[in-house]
Amino acid sequence: MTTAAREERPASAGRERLHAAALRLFAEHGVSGTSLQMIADEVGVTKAAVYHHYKTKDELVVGVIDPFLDRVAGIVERAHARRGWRAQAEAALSGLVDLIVDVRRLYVVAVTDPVAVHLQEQHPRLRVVAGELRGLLAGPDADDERRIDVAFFLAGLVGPLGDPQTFHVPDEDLRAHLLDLGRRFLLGRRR
Amino acid sequence: MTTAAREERPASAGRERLHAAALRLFAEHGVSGTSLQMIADEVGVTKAAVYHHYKTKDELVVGVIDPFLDRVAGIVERAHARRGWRAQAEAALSGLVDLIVDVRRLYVVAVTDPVAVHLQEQHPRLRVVAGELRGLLAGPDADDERRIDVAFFLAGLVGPLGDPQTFHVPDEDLRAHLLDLGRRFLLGRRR
DNA sequence: GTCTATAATGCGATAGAC
DNA sequence: GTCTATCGCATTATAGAC
Repeated sequence: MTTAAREERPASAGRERLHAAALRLFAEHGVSGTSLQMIADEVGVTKAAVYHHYKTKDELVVGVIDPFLDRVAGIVERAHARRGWRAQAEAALSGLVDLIVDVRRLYVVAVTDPVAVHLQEQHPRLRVVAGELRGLLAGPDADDERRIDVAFFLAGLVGPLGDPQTFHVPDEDLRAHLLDLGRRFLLGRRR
Repeated sequence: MTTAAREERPASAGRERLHAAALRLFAEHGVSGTSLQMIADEVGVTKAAVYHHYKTKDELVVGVIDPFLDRVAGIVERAHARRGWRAQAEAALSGLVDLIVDVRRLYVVAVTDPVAVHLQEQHPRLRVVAGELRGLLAGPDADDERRIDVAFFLAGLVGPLGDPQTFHVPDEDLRAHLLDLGRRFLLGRRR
């Protein structure tokens, strides 16, 4: 299966604006702290209009996060196509850095928000993708310490993304620095 | 002023149980996703009993987080007493690692939860402490890249704490590894 | 300190017109 | 696709008895 995981949604222009508004609010107030009324106001419509796009709030959250996870799945797929764990890890790392710099807030919400995390635990595919990504970065024979390093790295990426102190850094600079940081931290000469 | 910042609360046994229950739920569902009813049920009392301890939900959240911030303030204070930024950074780092391994979930909530973050932004003292800690770790003449590293490090600490994959690691092992990791990453020491 | 009871508000979600 | 209007329910918070 070489095709990208799935593309269920036509992603109409209206839906895109809905996703963007919801994500902005999710990042600032959290998913639980964001009501459908707030989202509707941000878009400039009523709650009922939002419900035309998604039957429940949970489905809206999934709709916001899903495109991100599709891209993560694509990264994992391309990394698996490489040969040797080092080349795989390098591909996973650079793909991941490219992605999160591109979507910034989406990564923060998907990784840290409790509601988003719980929803991902329910959908088995999404859990599998995250597990494979960790496996690619950790390498074939990872022990507890190595797993701590990977968990540390993936969580650390949200720091520069969420912090307003470093939010002004241009995409290119941030991408270059995070990639270098990841190489040193995860791919550097080890034992 | 060498005394610890403040100790307003007598911290009665009842309050301690309230804090522990609230923190457990905050970590799992987020602050917004945790109702006072859930907290009351967890403790085994009614909502009204909770309201006897705190007038509002926000005050309860502050009550849970405040002891943590007092300890961070203490770390900053002791680090400032050292001479030379390297000794200061070392003191701040080791103090911080000790603290977060001790309180684990509290660090995750205080750093990542939107409600907790917003509440800290309102109380100026708490913002100052966090800023000073970052300054201690970043060093005297920090540029954007160095600030990214510090933001990365502080955010990265939540990874091993929140991840169930690495949650079973004993305190001593986790503390030793995070301290070593921090020294390598921020202080540039070889193992 | 804890309880019952309740007020006031906002929430997610639905029905049906346009 | 968007609207108005509404239902049922959970929420924060308060009042007052024990």
